[in-house]
Amino acid sequence: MNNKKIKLIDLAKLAGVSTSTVSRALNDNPLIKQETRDKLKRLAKEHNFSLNTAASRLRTQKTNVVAVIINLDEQTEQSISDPFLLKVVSEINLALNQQGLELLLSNSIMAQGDWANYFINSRRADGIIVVGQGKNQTNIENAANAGIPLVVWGDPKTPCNYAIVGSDNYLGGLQATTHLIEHGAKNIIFLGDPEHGEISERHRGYSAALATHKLKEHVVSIDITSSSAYQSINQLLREKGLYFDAIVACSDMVALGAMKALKERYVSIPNDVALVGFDDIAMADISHPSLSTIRQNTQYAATLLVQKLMQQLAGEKVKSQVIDIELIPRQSSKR
Amino acid sequence: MNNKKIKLIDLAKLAGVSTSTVSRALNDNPLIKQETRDKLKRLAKEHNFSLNTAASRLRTQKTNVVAVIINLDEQTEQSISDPFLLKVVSEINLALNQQGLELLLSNSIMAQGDWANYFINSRRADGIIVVGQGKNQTNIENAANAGIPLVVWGDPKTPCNYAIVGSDNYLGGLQATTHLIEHGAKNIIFLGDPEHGEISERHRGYSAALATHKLKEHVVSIDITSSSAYQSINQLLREKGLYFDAIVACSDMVALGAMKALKERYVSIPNDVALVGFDDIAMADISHPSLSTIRQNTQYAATLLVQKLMQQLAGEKVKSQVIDIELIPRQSSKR
DNA sequence: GAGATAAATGCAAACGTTTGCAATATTTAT
DNA sequence: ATAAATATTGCAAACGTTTGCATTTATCTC
Repeated sequence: MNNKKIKLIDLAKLAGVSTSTVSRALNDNPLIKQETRDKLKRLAKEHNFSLNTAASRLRTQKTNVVAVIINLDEQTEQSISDPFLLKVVSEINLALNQQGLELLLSNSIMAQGDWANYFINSRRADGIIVVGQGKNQTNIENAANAGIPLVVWGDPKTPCNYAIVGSDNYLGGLQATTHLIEHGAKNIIFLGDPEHGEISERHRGYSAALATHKLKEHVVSIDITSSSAYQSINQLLREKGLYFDAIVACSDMVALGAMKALKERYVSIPNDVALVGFDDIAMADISHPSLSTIRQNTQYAATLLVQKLMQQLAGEKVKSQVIDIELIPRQSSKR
Repeated sequence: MNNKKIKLIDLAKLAGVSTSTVSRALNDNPLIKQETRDKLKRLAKEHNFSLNTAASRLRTQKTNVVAVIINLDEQTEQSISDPFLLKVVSEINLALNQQGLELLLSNSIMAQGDWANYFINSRRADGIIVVGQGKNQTNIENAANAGIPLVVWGDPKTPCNYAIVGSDNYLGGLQATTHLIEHGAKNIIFLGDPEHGEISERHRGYSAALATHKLKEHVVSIDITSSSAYQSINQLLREKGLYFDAIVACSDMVALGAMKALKERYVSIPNDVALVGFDDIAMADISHPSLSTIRQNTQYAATLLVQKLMQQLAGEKVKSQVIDIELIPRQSSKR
């Protein structure tokens, strides 16, 4: 096992050329003769050479790193372990790696507020992908105003001065609700917090569908967690009885929490209460009855986020983009 | 908005001192008078100064970054979106941040094989945390042999020359199985692949429990995914009928997949078939009936992983460590 | 109050790349 | 064969910190 880390200059000496030549050769610079390039690359491989990224980054002012910030509300209990968010992150990871970029993962502990400074000025990363808008967008706005490359996963219809990629939440809410109405639902609960970025759009879609069919709204505002869904549905059944026949949940986890409460009280799904979730996490298909839901195309979203970020890195302006959603009808809404 | 990035030397000029003084002041070096330190720190904050980490890393040869590698088998379908693995990663993220370390997330696309070179020699990170042993440990071994700081989340009883932190899988398998036996189970299926690192220990525990009670083994070897669990239980019921009265699943996702197959065929849980999973992911509590399981203390594991890595960074030798598991009895095993 | 010790600061080199420009080698045109 | 053009390589400065050592300033001792 070699004890010493080999450097560019060592390779140069071995090959009898200058460091400039080695550097250019390894970067496939056409200034260098093809033959020399090949020889040097082979030599580098033989000696297990790898560039010192610190030096390289210092010199080039580029890192090839993207910071991904999981941006949760302070107030909510929505955990950093939320399966959907983590799925998005892992898709982003894949998309970044395919472009030769690396992913620096952050929650909000570090970089209290001043993202532009913490990540970009410090040369930790070239750009930022924010996952989730949170209730308060000032952090994002500040970073965007500082002119740094930044894209956000969230509700793309939010008016703002940065680019947001996200599902058509309005249409999702609309389709989910319409689907339930078409299957005979009359009293449909919207389960989720209409104040919250993406969810408020879903709620608007819900409202629109109800209005079209002249039905009444029933909003139950809860934290976006399965346990608060479970608790609130439990409480509802206890205090008000079964006054509803369907639920539009703001996420699959919320839907599953509601489902548990219903099943425990022997409310039949979908016959007594039909359900539609949002996200299409793995559990939606595995639950029994399986959960109808609005699928978000996270894979496409991730590639889009990365693509837009790279465009910004190249100096282009980019705009928000809406991604199609898809209603996945399963057992929980079939009657 | 300032257009120019401010540097150490700019601060120095503003304060009328040398860069050495500013550098030391910001690093709280006692060589510098307390008063000067305070003044310079205030100045730095005022001007939104942040160190250029590239330069700093180049000079100090330290990055304060830890690479986390999600190490899945190539062969398996166990997805990178596996909720349990992602939970572990997010706990590690938290633990690292609490120590002022940052997390570079990697799957196996980058750094094909040669981790020591790709992450450490290139100064991308100071150390590595590997999540999951995978079926093939040569990657890990090579990295460990190269003498780089490295810890692994896996089965701590595996004999090896690196430190592994993980649950007491043997005891977990034993307790899960014993628990089912105590509740009257006679024909208990082990659902999982006994070849796979951590799972083989769980299987050993299962075998031991059965042996104690003179019961027969029924191993159903499957991929560690809910869908393959669903399929294989379905197939089993179709072809062989209900020849078992309990299942020890190698993970919660697997257990939930099995549960779905059972429920669809109106097999009562826990009366006809009792179930115990492994991990205690959020869904275990939310499923109906709720899933009894062996809880892995991921939070403690994460802090331990980080702690052991830091000890290695400080030059100490560290050893593998077993973490206690806990049986969480829920509805799926109560009769 | 002078000399000696301690406290605080500054100087300048180094970390390992990349890159503009100068220099050399090679090819082409005449 | 020679001059001009082109292809290839090398020189040396720069990126922004940190840190051993030298230097200055403040404090103490008698």
